[in-house]
Amino acid sequence: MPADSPSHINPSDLAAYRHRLRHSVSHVMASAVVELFPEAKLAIGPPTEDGFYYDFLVSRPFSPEDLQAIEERMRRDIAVSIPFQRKELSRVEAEGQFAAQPFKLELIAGIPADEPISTYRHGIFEDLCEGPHVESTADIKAFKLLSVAGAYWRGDEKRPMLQRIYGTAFESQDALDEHLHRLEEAQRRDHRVLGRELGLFFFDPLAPASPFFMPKGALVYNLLVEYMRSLYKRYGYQEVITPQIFGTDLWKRSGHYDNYIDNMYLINAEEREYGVKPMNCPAHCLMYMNQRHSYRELPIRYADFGRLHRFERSGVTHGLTRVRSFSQDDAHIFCRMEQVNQEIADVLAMTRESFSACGLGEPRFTLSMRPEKRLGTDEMWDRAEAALRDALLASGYSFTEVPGEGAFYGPKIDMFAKDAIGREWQLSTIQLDINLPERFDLEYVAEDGSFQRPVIVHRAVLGSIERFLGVLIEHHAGAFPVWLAPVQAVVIPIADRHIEYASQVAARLESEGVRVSMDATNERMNAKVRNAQLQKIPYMLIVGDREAANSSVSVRLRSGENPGSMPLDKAVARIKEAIASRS
RNA sequence: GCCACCGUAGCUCAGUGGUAGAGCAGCUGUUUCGUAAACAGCAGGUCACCCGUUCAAAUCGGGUCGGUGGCUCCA
Repeated sequence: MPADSPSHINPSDLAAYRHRLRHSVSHVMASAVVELFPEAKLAIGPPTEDGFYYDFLVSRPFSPEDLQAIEERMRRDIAVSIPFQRKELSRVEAEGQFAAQPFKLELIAGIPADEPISTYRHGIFEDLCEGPHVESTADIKAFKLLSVAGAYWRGDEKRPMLQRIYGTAFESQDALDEHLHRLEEAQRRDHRVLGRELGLFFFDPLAPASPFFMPKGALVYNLLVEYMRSLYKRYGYQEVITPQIFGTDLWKRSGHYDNYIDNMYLINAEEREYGVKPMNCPAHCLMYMNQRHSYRELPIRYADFGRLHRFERSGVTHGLTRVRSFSQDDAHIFCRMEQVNQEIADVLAMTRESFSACGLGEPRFTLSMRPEKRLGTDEMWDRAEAALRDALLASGYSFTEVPGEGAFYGPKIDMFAKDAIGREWQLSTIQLDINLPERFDLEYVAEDGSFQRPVIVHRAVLGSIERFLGVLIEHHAGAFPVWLAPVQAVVIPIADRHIEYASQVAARLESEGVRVSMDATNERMNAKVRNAQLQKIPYMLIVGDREAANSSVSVRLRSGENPGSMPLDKAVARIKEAIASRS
């Protein structure tokens, strides 16, 4: 038995082992494909975070039946022990061996002269490969082919579309089953399904990729907006309202006409061209320009929940997370460069506060640094990057610096939140901008009476409210924190004779500011409980003869937990406490 | 936009050339019940849309729209 066989792998090496294992399975798969489709041209087949894939150029796309046949062929290979053998060869040998494989030839051409060219062979199948692999096909204990998808060669949409087969493999059947279970779990949390089941939102083909928020969805949406407004008050933001549609001269001046036109909706009226705003920044620049500003006024923080429209190519939209019509908790901070550090620090504090209120964990940040092509002097970039870095360091958040990934107009911070099942979502973004102030010739009057150029910090904490809501739904599997739940409590009378008392209970809760409903339908109590569970209502207050007699309610939580009967006053206090603590 | 797949009742889905189905939801009635589905009846569809093949199309072919999974994109 090989030293690193699964039965005694050190957990810290597990990731490396899986990497090797999946890479090996992708070879076994390629071998099966070549056997079944001799004309197939092989591209690449790397392991990924959760599995592996291999890209092929074939005369016809793979069908689900093909996948099954490939999988069966693979099982024959792993039923016996076929060793993986490494071989090094010269460039000339490699080119000769892969003469019929154009993609491999391209890969060979890309290998630097001083690096070895190696192949791995198992059985009669030999593939250009750096390795490493497991010892033999017998080490493959558990794998599954998952799906077929189109993928461009080298990720370039101008190059051929290949057929990609995705699969995954684990060191044991148990681990594979657990992974497949996680995939099902993700499906169970799909916000598009929950959105319909919970009556939050829907889509209609007449407005593709544009959500309709139903009363409950709009309620949650507005709760998020109201929450941000409450933070704005504390953090010194001023909310503004700006137009939806602007003459294209504005977009020419802002640079959107040259750089973003493909994503904009254009309108012609009275021989003039207009563009629907995809972003708020140019409007905020106009607002800033409308008055002369003193250094004493800075920073000026304009917040705007304005609706934005971006034309997204069909095929890229997805539920609430990628839409064509949305709004952000957007703001633009006009300030002096030396104020940037403090502003970023405040935005990060706001991020921490709001994420915790929404039940999300500690996010991870990236700091994108100056790119090759950029505006401004090195000195400005030094100061800008230092300001962002210092603020991140002071925040205590973990972050990684990404060289060259900044925007041409300034460095930026992106935030990634992890949801309950470990997926990361990009939400907040903070971008420093030295370009727009230039384009709009923004200025303020300094202490000495001279005119100086401010910088702009673009920032959104939740990001798009739509997207944030979608992530929240998946994170909580629809069971919102109590303060965000559209219905916080439902009163369930056991029989019709309890409706009167139930109404009193509901009225009391309502007067205490709790969003409450009463289920007076002609159903058995069990069915009412079930419906409330399915709606993920945090508190079920069941009332029957006993409760009516002594002014109490029997409390059931959506977790299934059953605290039982308690005086109404106590239940009210408990619910109000949960709301106030945003737990 | 590209590749593949999909579109039948509000939802989930069956129906492969010959009279459009089920469960849930809805409505009506009966039942008045103690922590996740009472019972019965009724109603509900231009089978996404357009064009074609056929004596006959939900079913076969072409196109359009929309969706799903990927790829590319997301200054």
